[in-house]
Amino acid sequence: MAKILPDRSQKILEAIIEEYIATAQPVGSKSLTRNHGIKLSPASVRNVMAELEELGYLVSPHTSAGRIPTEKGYRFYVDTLLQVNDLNSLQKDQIESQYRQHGLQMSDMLREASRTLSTISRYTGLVMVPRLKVTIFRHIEFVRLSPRQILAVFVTQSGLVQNKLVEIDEELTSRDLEQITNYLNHTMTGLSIQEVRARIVTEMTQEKALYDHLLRRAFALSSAALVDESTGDIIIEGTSYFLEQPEFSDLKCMKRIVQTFEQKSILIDLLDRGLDAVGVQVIIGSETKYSELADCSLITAAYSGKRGTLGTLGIIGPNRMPYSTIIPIVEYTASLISNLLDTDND
Amino acid sequence: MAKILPDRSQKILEAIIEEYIATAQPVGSKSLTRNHGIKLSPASVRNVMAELEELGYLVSPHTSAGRIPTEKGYRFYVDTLLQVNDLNSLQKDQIESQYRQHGLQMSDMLREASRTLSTISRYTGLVMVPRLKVTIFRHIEFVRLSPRQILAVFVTQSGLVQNKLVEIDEELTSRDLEQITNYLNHTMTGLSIQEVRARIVTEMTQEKALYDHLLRRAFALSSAALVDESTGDIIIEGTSYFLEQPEFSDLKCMKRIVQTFEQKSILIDLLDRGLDAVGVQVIIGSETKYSELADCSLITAAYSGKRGTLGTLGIIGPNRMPYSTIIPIVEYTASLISNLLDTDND
DNA sequence: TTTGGCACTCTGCGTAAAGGAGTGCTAAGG
DNA sequence: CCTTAGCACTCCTTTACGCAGAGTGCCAAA
Repeated sequence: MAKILPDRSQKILEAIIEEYIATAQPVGSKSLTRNHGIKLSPASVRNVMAELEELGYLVSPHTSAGRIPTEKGYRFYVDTLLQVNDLNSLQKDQIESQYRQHGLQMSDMLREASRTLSTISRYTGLVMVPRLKVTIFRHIEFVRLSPRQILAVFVTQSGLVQNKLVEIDEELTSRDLEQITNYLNHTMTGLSIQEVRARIVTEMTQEKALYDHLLRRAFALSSAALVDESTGDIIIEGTSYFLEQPEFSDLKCMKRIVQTFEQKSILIDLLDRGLDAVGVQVIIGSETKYSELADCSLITAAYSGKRGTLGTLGIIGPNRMPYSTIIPIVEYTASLISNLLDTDND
Repeated sequence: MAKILPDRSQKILEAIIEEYIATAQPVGSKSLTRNHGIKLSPASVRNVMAELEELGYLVSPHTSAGRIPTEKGYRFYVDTLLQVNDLNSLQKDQIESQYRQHGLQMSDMLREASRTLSTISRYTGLVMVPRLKVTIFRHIEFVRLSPRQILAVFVTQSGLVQNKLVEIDEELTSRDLEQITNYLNHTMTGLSIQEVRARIVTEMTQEKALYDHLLRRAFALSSAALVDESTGDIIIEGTSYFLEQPEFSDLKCMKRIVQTFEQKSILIDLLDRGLDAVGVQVIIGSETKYSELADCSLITAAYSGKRGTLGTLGIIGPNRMPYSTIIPIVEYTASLISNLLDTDND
């Protein structure tokens, strides 16, 4: 499959892709020889280009235009040609400084991450909020809003506050609630939500629970409160950067993309894919499997807390993206967030 | 100032504005006489149009185009010509049905309101989240994230959860925190945050507090937790509808507007203006005082809970908006939300 | 006061022509 | 055998021009 290209062809392909990334214009043989230190005549370059087109790495929009990379071209570029430069300390500092504010809690931090990704890259920043099930139980509180409605407020180890409205069949007194709260906070702190749920299930079947009415209701309430029925949430920042990409100057197509963003579900799915991966993931165009995003690429990386992966973050932009500069930005941001979550509260 | 126009001129102005709202095209004298039941010759209409232009209600983009309304024209239309049709029960039901889901807590409801405003109107929906200071104290909880960091989680009467990270100078034990929490929850429930703050200030100066170390710290912590330093927050839905407005087909100008949305602060300011007003407010173009929004209009209304105004909601779109259909939508949504907040939890 | 008529203006659109960038092919050269 | 210069060809883009259409302003007549 991944047939190795002759060295020269690779060099030319690389030059074409980088030129196209920089200019958004089809790249011709002449301009290549001028600007990219290629010591060949335009005619030779043309031969190679024809060959690369044959192999599917390039296309020309019409007979007498230059070439532009195909998805396969970008994929090859990302997989084998690209060498990512590390960030210099100035850039690192620029990113890091955004998190140095005081009183930044986790939700602020995630929003800040999305915003920083966006402003630094000049593309659209994406940060997935950790799913309930991967977070670690720190504290739960039940607030009775009406006799049958209880608001469960739940704080994770890293300081993320989530809440859920639970409807109950049978009224609970303030005293009952207090006891349930105390019980949960004393037995469950430090466990992951998955563990908490497992614990609840086993305890529910144990003798004690069968006879203790209150305990039974405690379990019912808390398992209802900890069901993760949400489809996930993401923080999107910098949609406006899309509007400056020449490839989306068509309003029709632009609108489809912005709508996709607003809907969120597709982006959630795409970020989900990066959850189990290590390092930076690149999803190019149709690899997203969504026709709405056929001209968009994502660069994502997972971030983690003390106890494993919490979520993913990244940026989305047109296929024609400066991968070499974006990838380290995403990578560094993910590791930074991971560090902050690891060391923050212990 | 508001010189009364002759009846006939008003009719023609109204027809022009409505035609322009419908078509986004400059309106000519001929097409007016054709479609709007105006029993005059084009020539007479032209005379009136020239007069209206003289008075500043209309402009023509160039010599041989039709006329389009100026801001002054829209303002006159909204203030004196416009008659808002009430919603029929079908439309009301369509809006109402969005809130009939179970397990909808306040934050979901506000998001839903923004989304519904947007989809029904086909413009961009805006909902301001109630400021901390206007909400009513229901429950507070302090979760210690690290020795010096305390996450204050705060539930309002209507079930809105807000939280804030407080840095403290002196460590507090779990027991201390528990006592403080109990104290606050017992004495403050049902008061507005402003009242709570006032109460804290007076009690702090009273004898008891001077000698009780814990109490003093309780006050310090809770007043820090209840300071409303946030600039407010709004929920924006349906930005993509902007992309289908012909007046914003220029990407440059489009981008400025979307950026303004992302920044939020300007929209917050504009929604703030409607806080003390009764009924529906219309802000047209430069009345916003922001050049970025010179071609945008807002239609807003305040919503309230049991104890007075909580926030505002509305929609934003181009100046050329079908005010007669949007105004009742905003009005009805605001009253619906107010009702839901009034009767929901008592 | 209203209206028909008329000359005028400006936009928008389609066609045509010129210019330019790039290609593919061929044949000569190292 | 690979490389390169030359050349004809293609197709897009820009510019120019003319023309139709819509609308205006003004004047004179009803």
